[in-house]
Amino acid sequence: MVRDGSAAERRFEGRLRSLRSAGHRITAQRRAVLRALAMMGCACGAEDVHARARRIYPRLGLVTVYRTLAALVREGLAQTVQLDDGRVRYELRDDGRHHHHLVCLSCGSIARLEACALGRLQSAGLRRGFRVTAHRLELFGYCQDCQPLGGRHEAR
Amino acid sequence: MVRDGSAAERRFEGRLRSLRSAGHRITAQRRAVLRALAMMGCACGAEDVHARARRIYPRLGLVTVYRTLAALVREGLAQTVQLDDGRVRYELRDDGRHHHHLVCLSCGSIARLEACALGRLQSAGLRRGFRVTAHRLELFGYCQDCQPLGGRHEAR
DNA sequence: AGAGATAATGAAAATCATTTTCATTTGGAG
DNA sequence: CTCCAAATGAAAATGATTTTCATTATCTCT
Repeated sequence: MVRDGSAAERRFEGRLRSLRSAGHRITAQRRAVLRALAMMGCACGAEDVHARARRIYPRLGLVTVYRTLAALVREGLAQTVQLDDGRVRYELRDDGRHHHHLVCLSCGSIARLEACALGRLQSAGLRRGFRVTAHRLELFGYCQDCQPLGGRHEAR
Repeated sequence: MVRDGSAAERRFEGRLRSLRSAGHRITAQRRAVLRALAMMGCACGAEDVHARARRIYPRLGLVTVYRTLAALVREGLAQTVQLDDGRVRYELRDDGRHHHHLVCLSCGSIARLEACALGRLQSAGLRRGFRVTAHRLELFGYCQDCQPLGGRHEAR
């Protein structure tokens, strides 16, 4: 975790630097939130980040987590993911590597999907005079482990 | 509005029939919500539906709107749309005609995009052992009227 | 290194969308 | 026409997120 030469550590320091140069102060709380976010694989809610980050900085308040996450998003270091439960999830952006999510309707797991074939849709938008600058795609279904279960699924 | 032969009116009656045959009772409140939803072009929140439906049935409570919208979604007559503000939007499904949304970051307008080129992504999901049964896609950018304005946009 | 300005923090309270509770009303099967 | 379960509305509850405000701590300037 505190290995100084690792790529992860370099990325961590880089994010701190970005925050600082954006005019934010570097506090123990923000370090904890950033580390927690880096540790958890995929998108998770503020409550989860809080629980994880508390293991690093126990006095950390949930409010600070919300504020830090908002700052990270504002500075482009993190992004939000919206699923169907009314709760916002957060994840760090790995140097702009664009990806989508595979959400299992059975077990709730969230996997990354690196492929992105949206060029066609973006030009479809352009054709109607709409300039697409960003998009958000979530795929719902059943993961490998939950395949046999099947279950109810709505087409969206 | 009360033209009996129109296609819209036939669709309206059909939806009432669907609700009834799903075991729901047809009340003046539900008629009002359904009509309101049919009138407003695209996805809008419960509060908006309430305001519109109140013009038809003034005593209508917001709680009933929420319950009716939930029932419509449960029966597959309506669907939800999630944008970035923490508010759920609803829209009727026109006979399963699949579409996505073009959300203008400047004026907030929401337009439909009928094209859907997601077959490639769905199979990408399958390759990883994930069976995709539904998806949700929202495109963000600037509509025709807001083009010159530009503005800040994050890549997602 | 020390001082000071000011941003960040935490606890509690506020907010906002949505859901639940419960007593009352009403649709529609019989 | 009767009756009962389903639907309604008002108020209260909930749950996630935000704001307020007094206190603490970072970082800039010496």
